[in-house]
Amino acid sequence: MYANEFDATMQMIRGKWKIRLLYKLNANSHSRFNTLQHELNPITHKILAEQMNQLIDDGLVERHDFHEQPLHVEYNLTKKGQSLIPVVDVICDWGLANVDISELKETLCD
Amino acid sequence: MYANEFDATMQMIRGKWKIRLLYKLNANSHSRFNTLQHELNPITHKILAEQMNQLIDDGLVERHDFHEQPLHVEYNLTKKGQSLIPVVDVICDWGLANVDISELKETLCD
DNA sequence: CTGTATCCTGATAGATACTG
DNA sequence: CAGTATCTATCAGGATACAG
Repeated sequence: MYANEFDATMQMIRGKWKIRLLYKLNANSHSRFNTLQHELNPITHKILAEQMNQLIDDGLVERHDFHEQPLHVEYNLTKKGQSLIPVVDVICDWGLANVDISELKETLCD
Repeated sequence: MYANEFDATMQMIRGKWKIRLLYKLNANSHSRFNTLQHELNPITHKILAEQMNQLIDDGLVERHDFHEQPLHVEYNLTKKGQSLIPVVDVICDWGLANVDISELKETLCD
């Protein structure tokens, strides 16, 4: 149960690494766990799994297990997850327009 | 120093009551402290002051002290604060379109 | 009426170790 | 390669009291 529609959306994107995760998954489909962990350095193994599970629970990401040895699992955005990207873009655009770049460690949207 | 432009924007709107505050201030200019506290029931006195100060520090809200007795202070959105409203609307719209209404205690946008 | 200070609690994230 | 479990650190939110 969420307080309202804004809160519901915020819950899904709030995590410290979730937006970078969503952008990575949007840019590269069929992403794998280890690849993502290296790309999102210095994210912790446990935190990546945790935030990924939340994205899956929220229906933004789907997990595909190939049942191979060695283990092979891929992650992709769902339609719902894809529909969230433009929303995130709007937030980023406002940030770029209203925050001093020197206050940012890095930029997400180029 | 923010991690990136998304994080910078999120920091400004993340607070539990900030969006309701922004919407109230957008709907009613010249809002006063006690009025807002009653409208945002059951927000705590301290929390309202805290979140309001953050909005002021971030340049989204301006404080106008009339230097009267009894005390008279009014709050308004700045231009920057007004420019954030459409961004918040986008987030709410996505929420309304993608979250089951029965999962929401209330809706912000009617 | 409009604030600030203290103390407490729950959620989030990180370090680290363990599992199939 | 892809996870889970435990423990700890930090911080946002809230209850309450005090102040100009």
